[in-house]
Amino acid sequence: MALEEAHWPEELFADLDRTSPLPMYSQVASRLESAIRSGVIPAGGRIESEMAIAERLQISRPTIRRAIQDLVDKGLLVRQRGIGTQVVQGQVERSVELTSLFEDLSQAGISATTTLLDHEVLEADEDVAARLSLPAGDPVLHIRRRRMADGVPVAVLDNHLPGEFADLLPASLEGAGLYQLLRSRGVGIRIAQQRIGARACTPDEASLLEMEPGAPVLTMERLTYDHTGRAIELGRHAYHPDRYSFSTTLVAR
Amino acid sequence: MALEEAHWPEELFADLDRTSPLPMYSQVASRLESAIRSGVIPAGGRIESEMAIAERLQISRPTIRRAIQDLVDKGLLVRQRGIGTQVVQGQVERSVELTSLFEDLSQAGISATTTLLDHEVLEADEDVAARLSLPAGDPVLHIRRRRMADGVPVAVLDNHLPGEFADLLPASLEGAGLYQLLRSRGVGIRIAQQRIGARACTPDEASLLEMEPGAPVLTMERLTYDHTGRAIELGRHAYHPDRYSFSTTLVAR
DNA sequence: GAGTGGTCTAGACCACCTC
DNA sequence: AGGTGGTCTAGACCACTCG
Repeated sequence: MALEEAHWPEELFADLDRTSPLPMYSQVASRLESAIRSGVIPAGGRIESEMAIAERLQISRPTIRRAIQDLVDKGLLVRQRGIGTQVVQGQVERSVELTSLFEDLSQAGISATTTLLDHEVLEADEDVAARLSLPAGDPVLHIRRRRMADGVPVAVLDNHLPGEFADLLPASLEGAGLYQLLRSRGVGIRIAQQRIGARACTPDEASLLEMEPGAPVLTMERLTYDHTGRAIELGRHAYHPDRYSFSTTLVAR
Repeated sequence: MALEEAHWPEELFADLDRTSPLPMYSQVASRLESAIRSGVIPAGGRIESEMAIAERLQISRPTIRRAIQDLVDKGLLVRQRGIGTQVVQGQVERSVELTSLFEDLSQAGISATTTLLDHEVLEADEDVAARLSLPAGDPVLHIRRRRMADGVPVAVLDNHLPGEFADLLPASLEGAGLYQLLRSRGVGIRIAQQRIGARACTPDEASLLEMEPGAPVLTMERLTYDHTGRAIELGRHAYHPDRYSFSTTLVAR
């Protein structure tokens, strides 16, 4: 079985910029990725060897290697020692990144709207306090929102945040994603732990999501940490399963 | 706020072996990981700088850096330029790896048993053929299994594989995980695309999982590829939501 | 200014695969 | 034998944070 070696158009790496703030490995990876996603490098096709690319672009092998590794981690490429690097067969879905539902929907070109159902400062009960690494009884902001996509209800979102975020304006919560607001306050989300499950919806959720009472909902509990490793937000979400699902790409190391 | 700098016990890196087939970065990472998980390096604590570790262990900085990066990718550590590297606050769950349910359960010390419900060679319909990158009508192996944990039904597993796997013995499918069997045939799973959702169970699933008809099930559809990027297996699974859920850790790049 | 992580270089040796 | 990716080294310069 002959493995086709792709011949790349000259322009592919024409606009690499060594003075750009974007690292070279990132520039190389993004150009490779778009070549793969657009089919310029066909599925199953082999790409040039690390050494060849390094020499062609006049960039050191470790830098090229890092660019390729990033795409391997994304599930776009596959490497075999002694063989080479190939594009994965089959269409590759875009994997779930560390973004909010709001951003997911906007990116897909769907108009997302949010209704704020609750906005209150409570004393943290033991469970919430422990998850947020706070003393029990500390003030926490609790918000509850309903998210619609193209006018159809998609999810009910419950969130708890440390008390210092109590000044998040209700109005702003209806116009933007939570992560977007946090980012504009200089809080960068870095790590999230998720648990995804299912259960029957509550009567409350049934009416908010326009479902039959007792119908299934997809649930997600997410605990997010900022760049310092501090717990920032505890989310408990319920999704209408006909209108939302989670996609991921796993790569063995 | 004072960041405690952890002082590591002398023995932590005592048994590094340069002649081992395990790479040095992997040895360093696993020792660091166990020190973190066991609390020897406390949550929120800072670890030594890359340079310091490199000098102490007489290993080059890029190698140390890779070890640390692996733990950052796992969500155990957080780095800030100009500051240092800290352990993430809060208990870190073990994230979902590219393993089968069978292995997940075994690792948790739960006795998993499997009942084979179906084992047949079919002609691939258009949908299955397209997903497996086969021509429609090609023979495919379809298997259906029920998985129990400690005597309680947990999931119903439907799988389609290319015809060449038709000789997988029914008996062996009851005694081991599918991925385990494939691995023993020299087929290594490398990449998987998953979609997780929810729906009401079918009457069939209700009786197999011992649920009320119409009760919610958690569903997972998984398409796996081997190390050459070829589609190996299409799985459609239904889980009892009170007895199973999916955990992941996401890390922003 | 000193220390940190982020990037990049130019080599080296090895295990593995194909021819 | 020659080419591939996997690992490792010993430097370098930079941006950033802190005292």
